[in-house]
Amino acid sequence: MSKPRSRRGGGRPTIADVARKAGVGAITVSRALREPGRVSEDLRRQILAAVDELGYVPDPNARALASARAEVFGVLVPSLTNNVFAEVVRGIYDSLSDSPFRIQIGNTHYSGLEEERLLQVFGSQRPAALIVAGIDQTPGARRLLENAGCPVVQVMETGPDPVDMMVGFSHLDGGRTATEHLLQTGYRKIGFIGARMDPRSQRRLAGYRAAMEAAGLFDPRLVTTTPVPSSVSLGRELFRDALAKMPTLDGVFCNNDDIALGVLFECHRASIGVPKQIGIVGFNDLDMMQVSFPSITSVRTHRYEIGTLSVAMALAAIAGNRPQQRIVDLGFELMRRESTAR
Amino acid sequence: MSKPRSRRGGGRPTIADVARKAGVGAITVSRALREPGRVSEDLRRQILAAVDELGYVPDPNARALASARAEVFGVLVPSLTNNVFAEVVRGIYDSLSDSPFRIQIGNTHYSGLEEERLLQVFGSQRPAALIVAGIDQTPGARRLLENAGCPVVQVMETGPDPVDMMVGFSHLDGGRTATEHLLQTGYRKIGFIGARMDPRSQRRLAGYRAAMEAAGLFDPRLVTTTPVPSSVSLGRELFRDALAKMPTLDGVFCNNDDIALGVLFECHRASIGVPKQIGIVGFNDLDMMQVSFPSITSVRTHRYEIGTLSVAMALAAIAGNRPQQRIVDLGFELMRRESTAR
DNA sequence: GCTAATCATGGTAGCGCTACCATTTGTCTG
DNA sequence: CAGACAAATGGTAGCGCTACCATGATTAGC
Repeated sequence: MSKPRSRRGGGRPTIADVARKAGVGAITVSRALREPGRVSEDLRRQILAAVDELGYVPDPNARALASARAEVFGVLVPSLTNNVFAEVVRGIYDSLSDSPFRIQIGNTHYSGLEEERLLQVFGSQRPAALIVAGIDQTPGARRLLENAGCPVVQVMETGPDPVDMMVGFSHLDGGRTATEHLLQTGYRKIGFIGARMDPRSQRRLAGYRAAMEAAGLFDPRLVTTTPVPSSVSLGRELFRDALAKMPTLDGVFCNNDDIALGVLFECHRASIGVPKQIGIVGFNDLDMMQVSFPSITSVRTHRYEIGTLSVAMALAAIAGNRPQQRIVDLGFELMRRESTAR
Repeated sequence: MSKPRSRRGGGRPTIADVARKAGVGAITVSRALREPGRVSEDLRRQILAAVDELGYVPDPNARALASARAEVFGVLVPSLTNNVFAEVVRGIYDSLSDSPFRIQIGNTHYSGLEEERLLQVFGSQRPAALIVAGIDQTPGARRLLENAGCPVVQVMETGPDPVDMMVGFSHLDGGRTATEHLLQTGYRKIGFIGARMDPRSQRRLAGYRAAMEAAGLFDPRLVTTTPVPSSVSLGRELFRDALAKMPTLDGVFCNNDDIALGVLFECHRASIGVPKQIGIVGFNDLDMMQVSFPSITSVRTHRYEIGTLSVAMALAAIAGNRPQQRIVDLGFELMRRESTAR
């Protein structure tokens, strides 16, 4: 009784099965599903009924092969656990959840080589768009992006020379603004504490340095950094190092909020008054910054929006209308709180 | 001069180009890349040289279509920003980074319906394996998993009835252990504070309740929960609610570490002594728990290992040797710290 | 009223790869 | 040394879908 199935394939219904059941050509089924406007009302109804009855689901692999284009967004981030990128990725997911696009995330581990390798892998499937964190691609990675044959959005930062499109903000300005705030509040011996000094951290440091030099207060001994990945406990340790090096420290600009929280805890532990003896500023403005005691001043960045906007721009480009503005600076906002309120 | 390229396709080299250049059949190239052992040393060298020279990269879509199997791991998690799942996902990525497998993550937003939809999407590409968080799939989702035709690993929890394999631990035991620790330390009016009460949170609550009932101390007014997503600031708010409801509270078991941190901050703010007046226990043991002041007792869970082990089990199953032990309980560890040291 | 443009549909021929089934050669057994 | 068997290689025929190019039917234009 069972009709003979082809030897390969899992026996799932194919577009030909649907076409047969609906009494139309396979190509019409294909069109009914992808460009409903090009198929007459009548046939469309019949076809959708057949699709439903058979439980037909198009095979994305066959589709990608035939059309030389996979319905996949490739996303490259340097870390999955860093809340900053997690928020960007969340924005990307939320913006794509009602679209046919699937998402493939690559974790570069802050390595240019790994980024190139992943770009190669991603490129081989002809993705619909690529979203990559950062603007400091290796020459090889940049070439891969330029030849990807799809919209590319660089996110997290803005810069002068986009591969295609960019959504981010200026980390240098962010670092400078944070430092200037400490200076304006009256702090003088302001340290910089940073872990995992990736290019964006470097630019925040550059912003700090610019502000300190403008005030005639820069001293290299005020800077404490490490390549080790950032964490709250590391923030505590680095702060102790900084204090040992420079006991008269009266403020710190922390490269991120984890570090800032570690500093705050160490202040509690060592009975150092915040904001009286030490002012603390963080970066990113995670939720906990406003809850801590004292609450911590931080530079709010629009991470989720970076994700959603990058998708919107990529989708527009896919649809054929590239946004006029290819570089979008979403800015940042200094959130003044108790940790610098003296 | 230019040899005519086929009208479709991006003009990238194909397996036929490599075969021609190496002077062998296409199928031999295919084998040289996938099962090197089955091709003679000589040919293999020639083929790899041709691959290199042409810059050939296999098309994963064509491969998936021809072999009815995509080299993709589908991963389903309820949240991308929750550090707990981020760690699991990181373990998955690290274990798969040297393999040919790509990863596709789906975000279910804690919704069974969304989980079913994503399972449908993932299933349509015939993934090599599926890793899903949780054991409380809807009947529809469960059916999709059973018919996926690939290894399936349910992670985060263990339970009696796996679809295929399981890696996790008992949240009920975790909740009970945390609560018993508070009881043994002498706390009596112990509250439970939890946000986003997903099935795992419910079971931690059940563990709390079991311990409290065993001690004859359970009182429903000690329990404060909300379906709202968890955050540090929410922890603070819920703790205030809990105190308002039950001013004599002398301990809290927090459903996770964010909540615990919020509670700690509120204690600082309201000058409530920790651990003297209130004992605090968190869940998951994020890095910051050991750094906070006072440091916070928490139940350490092995999230990264859940990720790596789930991949190892899936890979073994793909290779044909399913692990004997299909359910692996990775347990947890109570980390006693200052917040309960009285 | 006749040609030209538009619309709705279908047939054919791949997309780039691998499963399946030869074929050839070399090696082992009795 | 014949027959059996394994190892190395290749040819063919799809996998399930869509791009491209017809085809016939309708409408528009002058």
